[in-house]
Amino acid sequence: MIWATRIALIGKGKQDGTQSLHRAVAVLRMVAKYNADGVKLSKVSRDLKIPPSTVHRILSALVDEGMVCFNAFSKRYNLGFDLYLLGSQAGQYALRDQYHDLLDRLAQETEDTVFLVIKSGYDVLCIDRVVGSSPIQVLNYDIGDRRPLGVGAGSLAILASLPDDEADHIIRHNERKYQAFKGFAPDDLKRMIGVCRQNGYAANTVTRHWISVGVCLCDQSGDLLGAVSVSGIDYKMTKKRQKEMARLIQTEINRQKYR
Amino acid sequence: MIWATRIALIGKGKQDGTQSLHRAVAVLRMVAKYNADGVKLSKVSRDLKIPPSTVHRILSALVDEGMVCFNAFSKRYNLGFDLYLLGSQAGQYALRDQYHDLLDRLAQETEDTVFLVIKSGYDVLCIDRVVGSSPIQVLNYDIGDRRPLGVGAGSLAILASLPDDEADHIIRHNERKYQAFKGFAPDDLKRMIGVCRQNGYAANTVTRHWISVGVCLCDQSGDLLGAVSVSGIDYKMTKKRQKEMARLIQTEINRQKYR
DNA sequence: AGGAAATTTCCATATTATAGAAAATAAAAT
DNA sequence: ATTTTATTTTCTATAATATGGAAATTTCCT
Repeated sequence: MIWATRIALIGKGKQDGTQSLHRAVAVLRMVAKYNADGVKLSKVSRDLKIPPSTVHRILSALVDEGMVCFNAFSKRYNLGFDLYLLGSQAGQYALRDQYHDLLDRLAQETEDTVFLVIKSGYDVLCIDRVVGSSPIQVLNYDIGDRRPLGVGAGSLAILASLPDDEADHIIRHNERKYQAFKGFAPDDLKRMIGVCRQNGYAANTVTRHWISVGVCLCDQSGDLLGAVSVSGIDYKMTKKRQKEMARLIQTEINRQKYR
Repeated sequence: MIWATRIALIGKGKQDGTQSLHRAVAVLRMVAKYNADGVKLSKVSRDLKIPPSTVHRILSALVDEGMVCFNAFSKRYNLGFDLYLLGSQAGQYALRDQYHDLLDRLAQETEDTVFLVIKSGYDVLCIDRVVGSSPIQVLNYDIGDRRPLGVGAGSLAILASLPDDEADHIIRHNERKYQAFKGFAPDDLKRMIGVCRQNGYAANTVTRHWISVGVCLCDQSGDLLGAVSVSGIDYKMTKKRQKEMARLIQTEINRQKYR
């Protein structure tokens, strides 16, 4: 009987007792996708390939919880008020909206791709990205992606801004994860942190084909909020331009503060 | 066997196949509550009276989905980025943040309680409320509460702003729900709509002990966004003051537009 | 270092989520 | 108007899954 279980486990995706939860989230995402006009039960059922009776049960429960609301007239579902309130409570990501204009301006001025990242545990999380007008763009890093702290310009800027003991602890913890990135071994990182602290900005010149420059973002009292970085194709990113970039980012950050 | 099922159904709360979903939402709300510092699994388990292994499974699934994030260092859970993005997509409630200042100002000026409501199907939904400084306040209506369209000053203002056929349809649909509110029978409502259209604002003078005044909120192109209302104790709300109130609300709405 | 508490994994079991069927309702076609 | 077709909703037997106890592991306090 043990083996029968194991085999079933291999046959169909992991059997970890979370099917209903993943389905509920899938339904929620579907409602979000069509939130502008609302979405019908039948569409959700067809698109997600979940029987109507099951979708009905899930949607009703989500309505109960205020995560979704139901328009009895149009028979359409929309996102609920409680979901909005819940999202609003995730203030750590509000930086995204506060600094989106800054990214827009930087992308326009530099013509390259601009990123906004925040510290999230031992990682950095990309919460916004704006693509510039240059025909060649560096898009290896997307909104929602995570990187171990230190990998990437913004990520390095943050790591370098931390006290030594904390940075060391993080580097030790991430040791294995770094192996997936060429040129980011613990010793490399420690050297890069030193350079970054001297320059006042982080430059990632390790990756092939492109170069990134990152600067930390702090609040009035100097506490770390995140980092802004710009990535461009390597031949454009001379040492001189890297410095200009860092200066430009810093200027825009200061400008944003007095708004 | 059928009866055994029925009895089990009565014994424990409704057995509708949504326990896991409701539990997951409860966990999510708990994480939201302690989002500032993050919350530990053990606390969630204790507070919600769900065994640790179950909470662990739910939290892991929520982390998978990006609804929650886990700090491996502190062992604490916080709200996730995807939840923030999901909430941001519920743009219909963004009015709350856009007009909160307006409510603040109105509450200060009137010293009474100010409400912001939006149309939601056949109902009105209260998405914000600010309490003034007067010692007696009307707090019968809270954030997140629903009322059938027409019941309450803001609610009535919205109903009166709709085309006749739509208003009639809504009134017919809500006929039963109105029975829970004294003085809001269909005929009463139709009369009140007429008065409201003449005055240019809605006044709810039907309820005992307090009176509310409501004005519609529209965007630049004249499309309905919601309504703002003020409720005060009846003896303060003379006919004259009602008119002043309506004027004041309208003034503040116009002011907010040019910001 | 050692003991207590918290977290995480494992898995047999009972409970619950599931989906088919059918009823009720709504929409479309004739 | 009347039928046909599609969609939503209820119901329920059953299978599949969520459950929670137990044990292993890690973390936190003395």
